[in-house]
Amino acid sequence: MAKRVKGVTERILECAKQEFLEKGFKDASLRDIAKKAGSSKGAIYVRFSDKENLFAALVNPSFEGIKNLLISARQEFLELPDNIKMEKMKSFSDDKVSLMIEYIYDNYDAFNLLTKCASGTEYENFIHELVEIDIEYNHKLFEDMYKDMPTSKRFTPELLHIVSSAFFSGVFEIVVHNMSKEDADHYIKMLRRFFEGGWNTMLKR
Amino acid sequence: MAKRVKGVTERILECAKQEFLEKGFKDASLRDIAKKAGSSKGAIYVRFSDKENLFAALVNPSFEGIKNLLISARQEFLELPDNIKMEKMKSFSDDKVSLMIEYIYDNYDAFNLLTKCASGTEYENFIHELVEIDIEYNHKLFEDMYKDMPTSKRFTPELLHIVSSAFFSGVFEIVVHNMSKEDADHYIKMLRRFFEGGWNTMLKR
Amino acid sequence: MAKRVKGVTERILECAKQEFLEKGFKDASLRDIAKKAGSSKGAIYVRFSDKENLFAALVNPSFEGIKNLLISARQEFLELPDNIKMEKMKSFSDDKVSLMIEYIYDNYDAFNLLTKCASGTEYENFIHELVEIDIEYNHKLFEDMYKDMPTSKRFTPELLHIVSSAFFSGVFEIVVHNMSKEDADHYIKMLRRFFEGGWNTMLKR
Amino acid sequence: MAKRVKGVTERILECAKQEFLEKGFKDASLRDIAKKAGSSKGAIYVRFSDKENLFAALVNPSFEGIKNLLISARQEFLELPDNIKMEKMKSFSDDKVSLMIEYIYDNYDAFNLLTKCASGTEYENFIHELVEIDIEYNHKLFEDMYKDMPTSKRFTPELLHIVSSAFFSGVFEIVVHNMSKEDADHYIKMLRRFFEGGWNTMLKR
DNA sequence: GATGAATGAGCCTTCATTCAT
DNA sequence: TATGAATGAAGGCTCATTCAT
Repeated sequence: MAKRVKGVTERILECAKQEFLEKGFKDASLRDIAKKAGSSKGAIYVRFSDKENLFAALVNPSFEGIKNLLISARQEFLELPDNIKMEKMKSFSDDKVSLMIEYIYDNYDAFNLLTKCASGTEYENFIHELVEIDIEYNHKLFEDMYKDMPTSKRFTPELLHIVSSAFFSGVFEIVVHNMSKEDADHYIKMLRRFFEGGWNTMLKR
Repeated sequence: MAKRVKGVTERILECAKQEFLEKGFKDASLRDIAKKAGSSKGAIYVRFSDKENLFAALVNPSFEGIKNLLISARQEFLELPDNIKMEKMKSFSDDKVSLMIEYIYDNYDAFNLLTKCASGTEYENFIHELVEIDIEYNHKLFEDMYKDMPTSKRFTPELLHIVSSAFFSGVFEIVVHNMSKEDADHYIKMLRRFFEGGWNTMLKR
Repeated sequence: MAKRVKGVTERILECAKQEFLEKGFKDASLRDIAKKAGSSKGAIYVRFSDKENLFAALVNPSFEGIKNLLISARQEFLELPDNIKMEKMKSFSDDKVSLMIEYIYDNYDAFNLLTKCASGTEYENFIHELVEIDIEYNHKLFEDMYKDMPTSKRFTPELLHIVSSAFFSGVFEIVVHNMSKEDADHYIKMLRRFFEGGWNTMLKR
Repeated sequence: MAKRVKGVTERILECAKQEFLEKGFKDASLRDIAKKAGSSKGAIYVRFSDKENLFAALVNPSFEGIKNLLISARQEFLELPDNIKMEKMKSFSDDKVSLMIEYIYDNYDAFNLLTKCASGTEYENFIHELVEIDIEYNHKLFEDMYKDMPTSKRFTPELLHIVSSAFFSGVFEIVVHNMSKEDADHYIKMLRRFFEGGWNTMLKR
């Protein structure tokens, strides 16, 4: 039985990554990827059934990874005893955000692809999915934490959406602008302080 | 004097708008636009010298418009007497942001195109240009207002960039999500309150 | 009654000349010619009914001119009394060739067009027409001069054609290679000496 | 291993040849060639990367062939002992020219393309390359043979160019005029005699 | 499994020419 | 007469995908 030549998949992925980074999804050419990889178009189709799928192979693990990171962070927080939620909030999310930044830098190429080269793919608006997760948990959180308060009109899902969206857009600026890890750490800290202030303002009223 | 047949330009623009909205810049077909417009490819080329130009015709006036709105708002504020800047800040920018939202809804299609369909054009990152204008003025503002304070490391251009970027991304979410004008007004108000809180937090420290 | 604006024809011709020289007939664009001339495509069509005709307008007078020069030179020689033909041959054709060279330099642009830019027009092989005139006269000449000799198989029209063709190709090398008039005079002299030698050789046998 | 369907290349080349012969390079249509060949545009691009290349495939071997024929003939002569050069000159080049004519007729289509249909390709002035080879060798030859004679001003590269050019133009007239091989043999003989006379004249002075 | 030839729709653009104004 | 808008055929070329070998 014919076996897949070892290393071909790796080479294809590597070259595809370069091609997508260079030209974006739409303008990338499978022909060129195969050529650069010293392989053939067929070899690509055997492994990844089409162009979109090839892109997904490069990007999806990291996408799932960051989603899971976000989910487990939020879930974990949700499951804290109510009485220590407030107290832990700051330090807790500091840690979690740091984990995410770490994760982004550990999978930098993938997030570069997601951020700059995904136009035309299902990942085009990948930030939205993070946002949706985020607001879902925010929703749960507020239900939990403030169930006694009069639900102010202000805490609609749409607001949560917008703020989350702004936050994650802010986060991924570190990729868009190719910041060094150190710069990123610094600015994310500031970004978080900024949003913290925002949240405090919102909550106080 | 050969005259352009009346209404053709309008029909081309209208159909181009639809096509671009539907398929995005890259996948839009001039053939199809001409066909839908009941006209010919040549008729497009007489008016707009190429595909990019046709897109620009749909989008550039609104892009310039919002830039000018931003510039004049920021400039006007900058020229207020220092002693009333703080006092007016809130109400002043409420008004100005309202104007921008108004403008966006008055040119909704254009901003839809800019926001969702511009990949592959020079407008791909149109938000960045707004951000750059914004941070330029923030810079001037801080120079003016806080020239006596020790320039904290926090107010680097990069921070300004990130926050501005988050803000404008937030603003254009109203387009990305096809919010009604009323919803938009409401949520922009909240977004602004949120960012206001953020700024206050940053400034206080 | 509407009159042709004065100078338009001249400007069109001048710009057409430049365009044809630059790009050759096929690649020349009437659009561009009209634009450069500050005029319109229609204005071209009124004066010259199509592209080919416009080219002809630039080229035909000189083409006719050189044909006539050739014809009258050959005719004149033919009409010399037989007994002085041989004697005058050399000096006579020296003069005539000089006239042709003169004419070429007086109409240099036209011959440049004919030589390098006429592919795709009826003038593509303009040298052939000169050759045909030439061999027609050679034929008459030989009939006259050598009617008593056994018509050697060698003096077929085809030979005359080939030699004439080689000669005129040689002549127009001065245009192909943008020789200065002085250089041209010198080398045409040599070319003629060369061909003279050739003819003598042929005639002697 | 994907294999090219047998005969497709041949059919494409054959149909391309016909199309180019009929319409010339510029006006030939790859679409039509593919259609006539019962194949697809893509099939052409797999084999020949573009239009120019397709033309070259038809023409280049013969072009290289005749250049090599010329080069080796001239080189061989150059390497003859000086004392028998003069003696052999006539018979020697008779043979070599015959070889070239033979070669031209063995590759008739290619030379037809080169002669009549190459406008717009790099072969447009293919005769010039032959001429350049020729004059290079003439130069060497004269340096060798006449190094004791006063270098007359007459033997400038430009003269050599003109005469060579005239000669080769003469030679390819057999293609331009679709002469039969027999006619060609006969007339080339005469052409050569003619040029021989020319050279003798030049050399004697 | 691997290859890459084959496909043919589709791309943007240019053009000479026609003709209503 | 002059204009230049309108036409629509045609151009070369690229592409993702299919499939015979």
